[in-house]
Amino acid sequence: MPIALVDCNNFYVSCERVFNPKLEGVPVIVLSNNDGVAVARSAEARALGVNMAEPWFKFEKLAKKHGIIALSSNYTLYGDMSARVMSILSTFSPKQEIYSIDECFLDLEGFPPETLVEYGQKIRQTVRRNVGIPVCVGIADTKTLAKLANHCAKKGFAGADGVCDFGRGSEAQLSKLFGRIPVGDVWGVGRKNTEKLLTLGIKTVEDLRTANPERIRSQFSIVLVRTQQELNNVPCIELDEAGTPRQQIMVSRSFGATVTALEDLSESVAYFATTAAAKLRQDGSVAASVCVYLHTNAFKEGEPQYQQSKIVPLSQPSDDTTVLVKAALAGLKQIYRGGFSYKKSGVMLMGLQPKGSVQPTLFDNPVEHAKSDGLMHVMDEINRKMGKGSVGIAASGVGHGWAMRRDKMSPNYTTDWNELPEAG
DNA sequence: ATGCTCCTGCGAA
DNA sequence: CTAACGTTCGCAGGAGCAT
Repeated sequence: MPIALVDCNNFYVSCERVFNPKLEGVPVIVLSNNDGVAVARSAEARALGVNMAEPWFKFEKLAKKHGIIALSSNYTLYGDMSARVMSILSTFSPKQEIYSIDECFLDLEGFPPETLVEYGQKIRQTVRRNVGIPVCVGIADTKTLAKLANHCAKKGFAGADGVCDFGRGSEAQLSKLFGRIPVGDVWGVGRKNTEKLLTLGIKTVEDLRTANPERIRSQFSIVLVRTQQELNNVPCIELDEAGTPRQQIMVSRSFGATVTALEDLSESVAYFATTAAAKLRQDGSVAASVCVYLHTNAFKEGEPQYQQSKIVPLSQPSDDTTVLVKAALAGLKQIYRGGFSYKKSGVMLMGLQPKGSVQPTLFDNPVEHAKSDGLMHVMDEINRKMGKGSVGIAASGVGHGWAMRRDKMSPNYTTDWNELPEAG
């Protein structure tokens, strides 16, 4: 029952390189929203010592010194490139689980075992040729092992050239290999668990694989026991094809500058609620309640801190932007306190259910419903055709003084004609 | 005891 | 010149509450 995990190399950097060949062979990093921290690094940047999630201001000097090119993240571009990659990958298996923006699992059940490495190479070549993105392929009998095989493919372990199939290795070879991999590299073993495992003398993948399961269960959780079983070739985590609908939708941002006025916060919250509502309708769901929260800058230790959240239940589940914005603003008004410098706010839609499953109440007015659905549909269509943010509701404002910093943006090469660079 | 909801912590990308 | 530290999602498990 082999499974492949296909993962794009330095995905955001690779996307930028497809459209700007000057970025090839030089150190490049992509920064998070607000140009806060590094979220993708080219191999060259990694070699210079730039760490993942490292704040930009901490390595800006190093970047200057070595000519590291830093770019703001361009999620419109990455989302579009991801869709192209996933579409190609879907042709390589009847069953695909899109796990994140840059990786997916493919079910390789029934493929001749001795041909899988070759098949992996074909996958790599096809994606590279058709979209320009380099990928690596890990193959094994469980998702956790496929992730680990991918890790080995990326690092070139065991002579891997972008593809690693654990099914080709003997028990003894795998034991030896696992003995060299730190336990923290395993999918599902994070920082906290790594620290704790180390104190128990469990340092490598092999240590975890062969540890006493009862000990793992009592010291940790059922989750880590499942991880351990998967390392022993026992599948515990199913391939999730359908993409089960989300249970909550969150939209939040740090502000480019701090904000104090309720009016400005209201604009941001209305904007986030509008974005969240569009996602909700995209999913074909309705929300039962809206949670709004705000936060001062926790990193500024000298300043007065305040954070608060408020859940606003709706009289009935809804996907109507005006209803959701109204609820979010009502919640914000209740938790807002003057005299603080706010750095972040957010809107969460909770209690999501499929739209069709909701029972209309006695007080429900079908005519009002149809009117609202029509308006929301028109809004979504215009924003789809003209670009996100073309139409919203007045409460979102137009100035966006709270908008995030993105000083180093590359153009939207694939989704906006107006941003194509001049030829020559 | 049992079953809920709410909240926090953790992990992942 | 200074100040500057991401976002979105699911799951487990404990607390608190009601039955």
